[in-house]
Amino acid sequence: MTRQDRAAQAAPKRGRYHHGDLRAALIQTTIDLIGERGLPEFSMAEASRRLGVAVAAPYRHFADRDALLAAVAVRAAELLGERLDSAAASGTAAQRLAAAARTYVRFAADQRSLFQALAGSGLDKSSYPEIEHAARSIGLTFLTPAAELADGDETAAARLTSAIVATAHGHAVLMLDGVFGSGPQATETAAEQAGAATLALIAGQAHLSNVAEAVAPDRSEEGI
Amino acid sequence: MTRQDRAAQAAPKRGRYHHGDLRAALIQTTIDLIGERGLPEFSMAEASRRLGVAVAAPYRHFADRDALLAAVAVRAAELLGERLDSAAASGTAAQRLAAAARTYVRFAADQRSLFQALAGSGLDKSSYPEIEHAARSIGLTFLTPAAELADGDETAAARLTSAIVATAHGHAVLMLDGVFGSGPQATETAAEQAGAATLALIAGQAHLSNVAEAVAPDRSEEGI
DNA sequence: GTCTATATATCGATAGAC
DNA sequence: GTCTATCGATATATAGAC
Repeated sequence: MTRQDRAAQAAPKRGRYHHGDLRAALIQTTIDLIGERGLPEFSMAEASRRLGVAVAAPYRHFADRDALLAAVAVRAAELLGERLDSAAASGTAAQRLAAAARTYVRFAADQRSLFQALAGSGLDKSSYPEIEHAARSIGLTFLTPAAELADGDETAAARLTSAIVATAHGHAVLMLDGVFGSGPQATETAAEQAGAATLALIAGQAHLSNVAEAVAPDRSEEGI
Repeated sequence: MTRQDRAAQAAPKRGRYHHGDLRAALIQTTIDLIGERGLPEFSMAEASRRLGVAVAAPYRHFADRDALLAAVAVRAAELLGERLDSAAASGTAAQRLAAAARTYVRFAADQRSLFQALAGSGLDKSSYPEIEHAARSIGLTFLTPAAELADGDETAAARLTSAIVATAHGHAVLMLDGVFGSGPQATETAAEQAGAATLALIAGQAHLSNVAEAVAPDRSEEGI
């Protein structure tokens, strides 16, 4: 036998990875590593090491580091979409929206790595249309109940949707940044507040229509 | 003369930096580099090169890369604070809050590098209390008018403040991510919508109080 | 306070064997 | 599809001269 005795069959050498779906394993390991060290520190080399494959192996499955991160982002969008759909499955339109907002924030806490890959990776989404596509259903989960509340006005429905999504997103991001404190209590505070803010936005929905008027004419002189 | 002829006095060698306030120059150059290449790609080495100093020089002023980024974040918090104060200087409480929300979003667009250093650097703020301190006045700019609207209820004022800040922040972040489109039009759309959403939150303020009730008793069974 | 020089590390990505 | 080997680049950070 050669130096390494082929090293696979008889002695699987501790975590050696030599079979199955390397692509899927890379995605999962990437999620783990982002959780442990943060997205910026994630590297292809470390993922390879952890899986016991050569540093060249991942390049059979992903063109580069960004492509791997994009695959993680797609997975994140899918999972978040599923959770939102479950959360917004029943109740009045307002209840469904509030539940979706709470779920959005909890997802960010629970699946921090996935959420960061989706929202904090700085990937140019126009370069990765798969992400946009996967994210589309997220918007729809909010849009459907919003349309009920907007009384047939599509523009109003779109505005309500994007205000609610932005609000949920803001709560999620600030929570991850520690603004609501730390620990599970912080998550619940942020989630409940996002839900309550959603109800408040719905109640004050009429104010959202003023956006059009404000944006309409040219107003290049506005100063700071 | 030695090999380089001391190289400074007579021939300032193109952008050579040999005087003045290197600390301040580093902060400015960092802002420039973040704008050009993005925060993750920023490096001390490149900042040094651009200033024409040795790579070791910055370490006289900043312990490490994070410390330099923290200094940029402090500058960002100061500048944002000033802008918010100007924007929220007059009008009714609701008008001041809406103006602050719009200004928050515009700042993120206008001063993208600073905003990213403040909000997207992933620096542990508890390690850099200077940032938290500098950020404090941002919260106050929102809190003061919110307190007027909350009719003496401090808890309600705090909730309204944090809902509005989270909403403004969410609009800013999503705008930078391209969700509102691209170009100056996207900024205005996001800013105006953040302002309108602020007014909607104020109008629906009563719903924010339900947070307390919702969080109060143990409710570990909620499912996904 | 800045420079030169360097130690140390790590990474992304590719070529070519098997 | 995976491995070995490696190139080339870049980074952070320190030591010691000036």
